[in-house]
Amino acid sequence: MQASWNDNQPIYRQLRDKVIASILDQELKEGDALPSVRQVSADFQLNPITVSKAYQELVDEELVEKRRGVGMFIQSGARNRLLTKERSQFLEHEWPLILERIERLGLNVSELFENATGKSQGESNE
Amino acid sequence: MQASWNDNQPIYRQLRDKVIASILDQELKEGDALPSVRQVSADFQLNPITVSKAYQELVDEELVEKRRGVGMFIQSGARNRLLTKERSQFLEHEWPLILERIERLGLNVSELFENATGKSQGESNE
Amino acid sequence: MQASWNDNQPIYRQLRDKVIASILDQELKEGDALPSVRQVSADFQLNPITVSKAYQELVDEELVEKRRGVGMFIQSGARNRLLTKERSQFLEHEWPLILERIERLGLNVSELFENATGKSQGESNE
Amino acid sequence: MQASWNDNQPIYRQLRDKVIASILDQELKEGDALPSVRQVSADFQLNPITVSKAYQELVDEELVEKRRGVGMFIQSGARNRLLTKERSQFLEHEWPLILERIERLGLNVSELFENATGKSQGESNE
DNA sequence: GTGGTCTAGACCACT
DNA sequence: GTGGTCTAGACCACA
Repeated sequence: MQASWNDNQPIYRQLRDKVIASILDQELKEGDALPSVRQVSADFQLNPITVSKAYQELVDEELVEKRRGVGMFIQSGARNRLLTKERSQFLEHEWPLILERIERLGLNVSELFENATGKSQGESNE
Repeated sequence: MQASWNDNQPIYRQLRDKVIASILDQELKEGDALPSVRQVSADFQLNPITVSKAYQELVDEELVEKRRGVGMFIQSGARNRLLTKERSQFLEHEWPLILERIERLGLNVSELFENATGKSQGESNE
Repeated sequence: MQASWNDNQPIYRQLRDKVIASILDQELKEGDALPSVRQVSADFQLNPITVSKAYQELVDEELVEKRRGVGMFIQSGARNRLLTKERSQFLEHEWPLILERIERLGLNVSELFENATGKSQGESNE
Repeated sequence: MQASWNDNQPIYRQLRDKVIASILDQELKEGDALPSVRQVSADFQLNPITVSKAYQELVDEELVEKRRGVGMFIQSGARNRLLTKERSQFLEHEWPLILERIERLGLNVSELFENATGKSQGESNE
């Protein structure tokens, strides 16, 4: 479990994104506890405030709930809400930009996708 | 020619990206002069320093050359170098992440594929 | 600690050169923090942006690393990389020109040599 | 006869330096005419104003004299005045900095000079 | 606390 | 005309 932070984005956001990915991948299921701030800050050598900030964002997005004195837990319905929101975000805002970029680079969309389907219909691409 | 700046990235970087897109799209050809710092700063209501910073990045990336007292010009070979660099950047680093994201969101690859090819093999997607 | 800026070169570059000299002289060791931008800008009565620009150059040269929200630090290996690079720069590009200049001025190589060795093999020439 | 301009110094100054080197090397002797501004500007693809500026500096330094309608000529005594001035400039200001740099880089002055004397006592080092 | 960005306006050097 | 540098001062994001 080692971290490699990207310089283009704030660490707290990258942390948030990790949690979100875990929810989508069902590594973290609804009702599960998040690892404690102190735990994460030790594991990743981060300032606890940074971790808190990531967690607070998840609370604000209503994906996680804080139970005082106990910890932070994935809210029920979190995954579905996430899926809905992120899918529309992707389709409406990200995908068009990706297509534009592909075309600008003179790449062949079909080929990219053939490799893609080959890959993702197999096992897993991670 | 109006500006619409995104708040997530510094303006000078967005400006740089615009020039790069223009090179790729061949709106700016090799040997062409870039619009002068003053021109751009007037057009977009920006501080000249902000524009300078964008241009300086392009010089550092060897896409643009400065002719002292004269102006800035697209270097010869700039487009090819850009294409090579950006394509490998895209294929090696961006596309895998995009596929991961698509899969994580449980999106239908075939549908995206059809829209994509329908769109980009047709006329234009702008 | 007082400044005396030379007019032939931009201040930010002279500042950069100072830091580099400090690294070579081991006044700044690897892992050490650079004095903060604000600190330097107060000490030398400079605009913070000017200082930033000097520091940014050092980051670009991979001599210094930025830890976000914390400060700037001498990278490990910085001194060795510097020595290697500067030595070859000196031997290949500067020294030949110096010799050419000495000869053109009809100066006596042996005399320079004696002064030089007398000076630098003795104590210190500062 | 092709030019390769250094980016650190203004072109007009590099041009001036070339003339000075030619005087010291006695390629241009006292009384000789300098090549015309128009000639130089064509040869080196320079703006005539740039060439003029270089020549004007030489006039200001009393190394060259302008004869209206005729051209520019190396002044008598130019080489001696140059030698005196440049030698003291070198010994007082440049050489100490060079020694400092050599020492900072941990280079061996004697060795540098052995190669040097070996070289310059032979034919020519150009 | 750290560094990053931008503005407004001035002045300079180069061609 | 071109770009480069600097100041003064403000505001922001990050840890």
